[in-house]
Amino acid sequence: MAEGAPEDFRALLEDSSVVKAGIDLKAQISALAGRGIMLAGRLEDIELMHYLLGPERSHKLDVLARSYLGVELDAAAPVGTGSLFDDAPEETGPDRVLETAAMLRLSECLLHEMAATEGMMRLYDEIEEPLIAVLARMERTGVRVDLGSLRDFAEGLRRKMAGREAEVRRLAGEPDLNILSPKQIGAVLYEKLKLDPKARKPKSGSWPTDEQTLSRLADRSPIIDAILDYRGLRKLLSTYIEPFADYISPVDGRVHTTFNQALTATGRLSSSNPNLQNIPIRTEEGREIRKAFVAGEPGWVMMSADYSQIELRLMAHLCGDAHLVDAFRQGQDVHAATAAKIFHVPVADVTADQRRIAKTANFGIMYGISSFGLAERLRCPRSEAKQIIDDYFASFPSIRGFIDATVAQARERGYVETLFGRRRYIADIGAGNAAVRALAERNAVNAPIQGTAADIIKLAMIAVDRRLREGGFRSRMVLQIHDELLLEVPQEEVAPVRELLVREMEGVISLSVPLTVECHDGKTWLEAH
DNA sequence: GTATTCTGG
DNA sequence: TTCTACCAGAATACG
Repeated sequence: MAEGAPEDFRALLEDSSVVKAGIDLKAQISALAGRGIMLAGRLEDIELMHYLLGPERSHKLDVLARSYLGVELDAAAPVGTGSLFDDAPEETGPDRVLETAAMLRLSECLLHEMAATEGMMRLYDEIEEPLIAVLARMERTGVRVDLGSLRDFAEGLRRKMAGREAEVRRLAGEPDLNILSPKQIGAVLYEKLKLDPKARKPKSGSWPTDEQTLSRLADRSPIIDAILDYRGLRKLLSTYIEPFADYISPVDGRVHTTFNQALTATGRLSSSNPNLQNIPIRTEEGREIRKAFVAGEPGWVMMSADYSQIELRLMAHLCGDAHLVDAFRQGQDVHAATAAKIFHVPVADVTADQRRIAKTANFGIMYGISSFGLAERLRCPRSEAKQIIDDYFASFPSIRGFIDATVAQARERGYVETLFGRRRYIADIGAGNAAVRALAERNAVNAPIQGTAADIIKLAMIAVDRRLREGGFRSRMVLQIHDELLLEVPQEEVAPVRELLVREMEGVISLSVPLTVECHDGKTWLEAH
């Protein structure tokens, strides 16, 4: 829409009493802001509205026009209809006039459908619509990535990689081995070195060389660790270092991701070009990458605020299990408390290993665990895993109740919902194929938990953004990573902004368990987290 | 274009 | 009996 928008439209665009309808209005906000035009007024984003009505369906204009209006947008696009604003009509291409008319009618249709669907209008008005402008600001703000420190780090990385590569070739006895080829690696590990004599070549013809499979063979040959090491280092280089130079804006020297607000099945955001929601943290080398994320101005710091165990707290709230709820209320180590229950020992006697098992079980439960899956992750016999799961459900009977009720709801209504009414439709819940149905059941159990967490942090972002602006702070939000908000903050605002963040994030909703937020600051994202 | 392999929550 | 934990994105190999 905005392409070539003349100044004549400024008054209309900035008139807050004029409703704006369209698709991906966040992009329009940014495009107009770049020309000094501040888009105002209620936003009716048909992509977002349709996303709430059915998050896993297509939200593309031509698909919606066909299904809601019976109009074929691409069918008979005549030549030269031009756009609303372009001076020079294109020879070919989409009919912008028809598209615009379709968007206006679609907006009406979708508003009607939302009004007829319990909870949708509130979700749109109180979460998705106000979030549009917040995300637009975050995208335009961007985050500073210090390319120099990334390059310094890359040098040492390349040396380490060369060493690992030589080691792999030597251990394989193959001087020309392409370490990047899963095919060649598979042949060496399974056919030449016979590291897993029991393994049989799968029908697909390719031996499994994924991290999980390989790490099981690690005690058979040092070549395994060398391969995994090499892969990890290469990942850092090829995904988080080499491409970043091209993402740094020549205008402000910062990296501007795109937040996708209408993509995931559960209501989470995603981030792309580049994805700043999967910057490494788990390994020593990976953490070096986070050190490059720094505040953009001297005297400013990075500040990170994250919800502590939000999904587990939500599970406790949703199932109402007294023990789990109490553990959170009393501020206990909930994994240790879980271990105490399922292993029938006092909390003080819980071993590190028992805690690790309980932690894995806690996460597994939220994802719809099976004894096979738990056995895989704990590297224990299935019988042991089954015993742990049985003990878990015996200790927390209301969790079993929650799971059964959620699956039943999916079967009866065809969808499950978050605390705020966001829906995920579970099409395969009645599938004949047991595997397909089992996946649908796991989706049904997980969606209310993951989705409610997504709703909560979205509300927090809206509240934090409003408070920062109302309070005249210079601090700004730069990233959201599912349960964490990252800001850059002038030194003198550190204390008040920390208080603001904790108050607004913890105060989004009152549950049967406390929502707690941990907040840290430092020169880099690594220090702040 | 799809599959594999990695990164994060 | 069957398959095997949820949600994502990017780079690369391979057919």
